[in-house]
Amino acid sequence: MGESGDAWHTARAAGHQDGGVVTMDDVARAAGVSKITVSNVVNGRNRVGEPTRLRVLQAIDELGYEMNLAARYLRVGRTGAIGLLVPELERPYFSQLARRLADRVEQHGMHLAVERTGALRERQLSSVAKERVQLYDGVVLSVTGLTPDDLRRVELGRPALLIGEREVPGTFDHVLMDNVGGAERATAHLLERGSRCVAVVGGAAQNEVAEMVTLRTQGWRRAHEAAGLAADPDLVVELEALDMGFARQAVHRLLTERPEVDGIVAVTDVVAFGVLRALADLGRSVPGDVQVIGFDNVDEGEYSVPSLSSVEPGNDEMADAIVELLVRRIGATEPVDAQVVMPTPRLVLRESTR
Amino acid sequence: MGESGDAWHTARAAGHQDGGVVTMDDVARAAGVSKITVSNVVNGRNRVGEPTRLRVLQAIDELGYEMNLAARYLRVGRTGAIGLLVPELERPYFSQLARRLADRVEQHGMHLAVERTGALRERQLSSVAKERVQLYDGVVLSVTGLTPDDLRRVELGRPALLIGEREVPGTFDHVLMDNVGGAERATAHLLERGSRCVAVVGGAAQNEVAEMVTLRTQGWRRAHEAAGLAADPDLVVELEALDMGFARQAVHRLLTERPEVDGIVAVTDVVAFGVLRALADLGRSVPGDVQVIGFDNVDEGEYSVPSLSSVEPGNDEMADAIVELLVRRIGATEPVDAQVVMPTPRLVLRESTR
DNA sequence: GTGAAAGCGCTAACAC
DNA sequence: GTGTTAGCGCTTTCAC
Repeated sequence: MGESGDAWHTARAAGHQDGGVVTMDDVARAAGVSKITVSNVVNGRNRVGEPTRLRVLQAIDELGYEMNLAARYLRVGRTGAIGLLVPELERPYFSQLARRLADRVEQHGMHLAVERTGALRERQLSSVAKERVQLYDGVVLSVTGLTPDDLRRVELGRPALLIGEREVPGTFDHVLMDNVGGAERATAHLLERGSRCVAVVGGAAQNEVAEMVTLRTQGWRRAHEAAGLAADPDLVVELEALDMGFARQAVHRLLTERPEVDGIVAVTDVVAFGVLRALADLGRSVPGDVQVIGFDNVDEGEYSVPSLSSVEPGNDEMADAIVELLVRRIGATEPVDAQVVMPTPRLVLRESTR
Repeated sequence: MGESGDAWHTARAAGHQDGGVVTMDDVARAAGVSKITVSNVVNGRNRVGEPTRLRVLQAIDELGYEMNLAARYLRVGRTGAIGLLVPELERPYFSQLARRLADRVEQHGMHLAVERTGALRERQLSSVAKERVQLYDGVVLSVTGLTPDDLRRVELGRPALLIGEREVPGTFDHVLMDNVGGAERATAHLLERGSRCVAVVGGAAQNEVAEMVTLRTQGWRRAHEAAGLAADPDLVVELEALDMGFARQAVHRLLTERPEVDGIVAVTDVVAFGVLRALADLGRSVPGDVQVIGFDNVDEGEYSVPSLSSVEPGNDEMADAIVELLVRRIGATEPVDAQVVMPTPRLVLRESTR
């Protein structure tokens, strides 16, 4: 990189003598046409004669011309990029969601960029977040822990779609999973297969905010009701954070205090991996002594020891819907009204349940 | 979102009567100043009197003005964003790298966006890749499987830094891990702790291209040489892809053909998880019957069953170096010469080794 | 401390 | 088929 730093922003990288940036004008001059013709060639608009096209193409090649996207964006208002904003980049659920979305977005000739918002409410809403979002034609926003009121204030100034735990009042397209139903189904399965004392690890004792954790705990509760059993509040194990380490510790404590626990609904697959780890520490067999089921159906579940039964919330359908809805909104010339999509979850049964 | 689709690009979202976008001019008019003054206020340039500043601020607030980043970018040439381009979003190594980089990039007042290039050579080099990169002030490019010749052709037109398996001739800042040294150390450890037949799963039989896999295999070989042992080529287990599923299958086959294997160097931690899974399938105890060690020191290694010993390649140091070098290059006014950073790897010993 | 003019590189609209 | 004109929203001189 034999050039001055600022030159990066005003001049092309080497390969050619003249240090200036190569613009459409330069190409036009070299090809003996006007810059609009160059524009037409570059964008494949077919109102240009073949010989001219060739000359332009050659000039582009010789000069190493490259379009300035900022300029084009300023003009056209499209970057061709969709942003995915998630609280954490390294949660498997999000990175696998990103993969699913990237595949689909690319099929629409656009591309996906993933950014981290951090879990803090402020950062999800801040004007910082708002600013950075400007470089995208549309935004997929994973909201966690926002109150409905917060959500109403989310105004990104461009097509946006929410993914998150619960429904949002109007205005936004929203793709969500059936947290309650999925957890209910999972819990019911453990009960059916003979577990008599089923804890929910990563659950929420309080019922206040409709967060993912709360909803899944609610599903656990409902399954008990439906089976005519009491849902013992002491079996709701709260976690400082939904990671393996905390889950592991918590299960150590849980099984000391309540050794009769013979079933565990983990609030996420990642939590479930921590649970499995703890049960291995304690010498409890899975699913013999304790059945375990997770939620999210993350790829890794297939290869854990034992492999993990989980709630598949409809990840592919959700990804389909997300991209379809967003693209529709980006391309729309008419106002489109907000849609809510929530696939039906199903259980994926592997070795960790009987 | 009660507006027409295209309006998204030419008009602000609702909240105000007039459907037009709010520009600096509008703010200027409302505040009774010129737009340059507004610009000065917005950018905190202090050549503006306090009363004026307040009036401008109020106008901004009332009109809900928001800066157009495309326009600014066109002028200034900076977006404040750094791009991380990786072949896959869901590989734990990359998402954890992304987390490390995001932390550090944000401390510099910029933000990180992650994009997927796909593993194909063409996509890593294509003008598509080149184009999308334009919206970033600097780019971290993870190159896998590119020949030195390919790399010489990588020309992104802006500050860039490579992360990847091997050194690159000149021109690029390059942060890399010591693949050979790390794998050698890992293998040596297994040999020291009594393994007599150590396979490398995910290795490469051929020695041609200096890919990550080849280099780590080479480390395995060197450790044998250093110990005065023969490195049996049949113990190099190639994998169709470095994922748990293939690793698991491969180990099933390996242990059928070579039941005497009592040590496995997995070429990545993810592969190691598949190896652990296979050993559990086969009823081999770890580390009793077979020792296992991975590479990358991914977070999950701490919680697998058994927890995974691994080569820590210096992830934090690498992240430090990456951001530091890139920011330096972005901010530079003088030409800066390319640097190569390669931390010394160390072993993290957990339950999977003796 | 504030403003006027010029222009970043591109494309939409309308000529010819 | 091709060119001309105008302008997207911002900042960088350089005046006052």
